[in-house]
Amino acid sequence: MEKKKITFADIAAYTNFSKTTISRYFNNPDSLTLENQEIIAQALIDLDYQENKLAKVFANGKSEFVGIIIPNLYLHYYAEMLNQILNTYEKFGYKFLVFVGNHKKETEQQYIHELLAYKIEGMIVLSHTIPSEELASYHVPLVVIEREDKYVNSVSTDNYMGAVQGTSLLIKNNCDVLLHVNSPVAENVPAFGRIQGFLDTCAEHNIRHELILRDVGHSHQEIRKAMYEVYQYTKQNYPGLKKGLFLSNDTLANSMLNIIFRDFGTLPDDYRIIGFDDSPVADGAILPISTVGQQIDKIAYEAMELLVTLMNERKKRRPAPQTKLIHKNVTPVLIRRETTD
Amino acid sequence: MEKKKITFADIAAYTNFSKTTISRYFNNPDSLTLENQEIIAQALIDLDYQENKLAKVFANGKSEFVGIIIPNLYLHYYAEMLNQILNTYEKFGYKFLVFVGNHKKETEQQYIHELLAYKIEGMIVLSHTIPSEELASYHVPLVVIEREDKYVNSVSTDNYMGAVQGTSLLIKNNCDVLLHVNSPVAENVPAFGRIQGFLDTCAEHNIRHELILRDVGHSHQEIRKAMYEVYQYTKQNYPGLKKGLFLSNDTLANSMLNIIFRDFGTLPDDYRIIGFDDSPVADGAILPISTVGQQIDKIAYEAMELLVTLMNERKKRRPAPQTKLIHKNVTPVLIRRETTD
DNA sequence: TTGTACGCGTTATCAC
DNA sequence: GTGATAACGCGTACAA
Repeated sequence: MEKKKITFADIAAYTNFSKTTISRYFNNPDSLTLENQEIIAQALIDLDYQENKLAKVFANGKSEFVGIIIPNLYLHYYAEMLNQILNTYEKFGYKFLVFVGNHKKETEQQYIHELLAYKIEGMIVLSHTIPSEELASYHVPLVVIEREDKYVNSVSTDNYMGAVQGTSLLIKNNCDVLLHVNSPVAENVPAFGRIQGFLDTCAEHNIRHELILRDVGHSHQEIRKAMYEVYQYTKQNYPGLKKGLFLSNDTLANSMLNIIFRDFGTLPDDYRIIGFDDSPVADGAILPISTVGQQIDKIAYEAMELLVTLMNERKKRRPAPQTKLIHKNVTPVLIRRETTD
Repeated sequence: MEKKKITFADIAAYTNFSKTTISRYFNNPDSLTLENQEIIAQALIDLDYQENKLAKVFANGKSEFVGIIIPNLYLHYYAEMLNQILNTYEKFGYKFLVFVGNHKKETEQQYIHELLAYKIEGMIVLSHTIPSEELASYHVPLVVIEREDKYVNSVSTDNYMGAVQGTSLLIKNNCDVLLHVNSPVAENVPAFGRIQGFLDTCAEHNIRHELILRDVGHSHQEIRKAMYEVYQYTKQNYPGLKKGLFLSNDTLANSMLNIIFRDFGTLPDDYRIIGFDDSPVADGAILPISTVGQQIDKIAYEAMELLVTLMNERKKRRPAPQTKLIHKNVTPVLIRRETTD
């Protein structure tokens, strides 16, 4: 039943070659005569050989494993990012060991140790709980995505430019007052650029505006409640003005749109809405929502490409220590749909 | 810079024990005196030892790897299922090697070979491209989720019961005619239960009904177009009747609701809607959508629990060959929100 | 072009 | 309670 595994030794015995020759067949086939290649190829079939990469890894130290620490897969942004990262297997050949951190620092630290024990060649971190200084201390080729990155390499959306684009569109839509709704976010994380970009653009155009920072919670119910309050606030404080609402993500934008739409049966002329992310909820809304689209595929690819470079450097005889950190930015694209003109 | 790795040999030399004793410290600490345990513990700190699980796996054959083949992460259902599976690490300790198949059969076959080469102890398959007979031929502990499962173990939602619950609710809502919109789906996949459950319940209650099977495409635009046509069809063919719409998933339900809501500015009394899945789009819709909630956490847990049983059996001296396949069902829960009474 | 011999870091099997 | 030694399956100098 449980057929014993075929090894190079078995193939060697079967073909009257040495193990070395069998090894060469896999790693440097051209060094064998065509004739002998065929003999071995046939033997593999006859014996039903299954390669053992673990043994290979163990012997040469190249695991071809990349570890991933991701906060959750509930948010479409993370799910899609993971998807795009996993898809780079076709291009780079690295396998991925994935851990979901659930925003718990100690759990994530434990996961990192586990990953290190499996001799991962590199790591991609999307979680926020562990400071980049600590991440750097693991001395593993490392790229973080869309988070604080003072001591590590990173790839992020150009949040500032995204906010500039979104804000500018609202201004072009002749809004009288602009409101940006966001969570309180630290200045050292990329997402802060959304706030700064909004403020700078408003200042530059000398337009009336307000920044609304508040924790909105995670459940739809909490979000609805928060957006309802914001909506009432805008109604009371800016009556008769055309209000441009720039929400920090599409889920908020969708919730806000729903509240307004239910109030008027349509999106009235004195409200314009733009979200951020281009998640499916934006396109599937009662009115397809204009949004700042993150180029998740590009970010994932850039991150892996950068990581592969680092990992290759590490494999060299005398690896050049990385002298300066690399921080890549990917420009988002404005997606105009029906909540703006 | 690149500090050379500490091995059991180094620790042994440092503590004047043998490698065997160091190994025992990790695997059977109680067999050492407390005193000696402390000596070794201190040595680990002094030398900054990092364990090498790859070597461990190589030596004892237990990789603690489980392979996952998942079609995509675009659908919330798959993303959340992967999330829940990954979270079982806390409970069972198995690490996951994840591949996204993108619905391509040959790609997925290649991924399976790759997984096998890494000596995975078991595999969870959510993809549909590879027939269960072929999956079974790999002779690896295997559980599939929500797919054709004639020759393999499986865990699925009780789609039939879900459809019965959803359909019954529409009947209780005094609908005059019931419509079920679905894609053409093979009879041997669990999702077919949604159709059968709908038909049986309608027949049992002797209520007027219609089954609408059509491919709706994948983009929101295609879905909107398809739902618009279905909506027009219902309007024309069942005027004056209260229509109960049972959509095969929440994305369709959301799109349908949006179309109706935009037509009337509300959900009129002669339409009732229910979806399937309980994905976020249902709760975030213009009116929170009633739906049949899949218990993704339970499904994931049951699948891993079953897989762990199989893997443990395999590890025994004389593994008992599995005589009969196990097919588990998880009953979905009806979630009543605002698109039904 | 092919073979020999050893190393990778741990566990398993015997001894003591 | 502890140690010596042989696996595990493959890669890789070095030799032929």
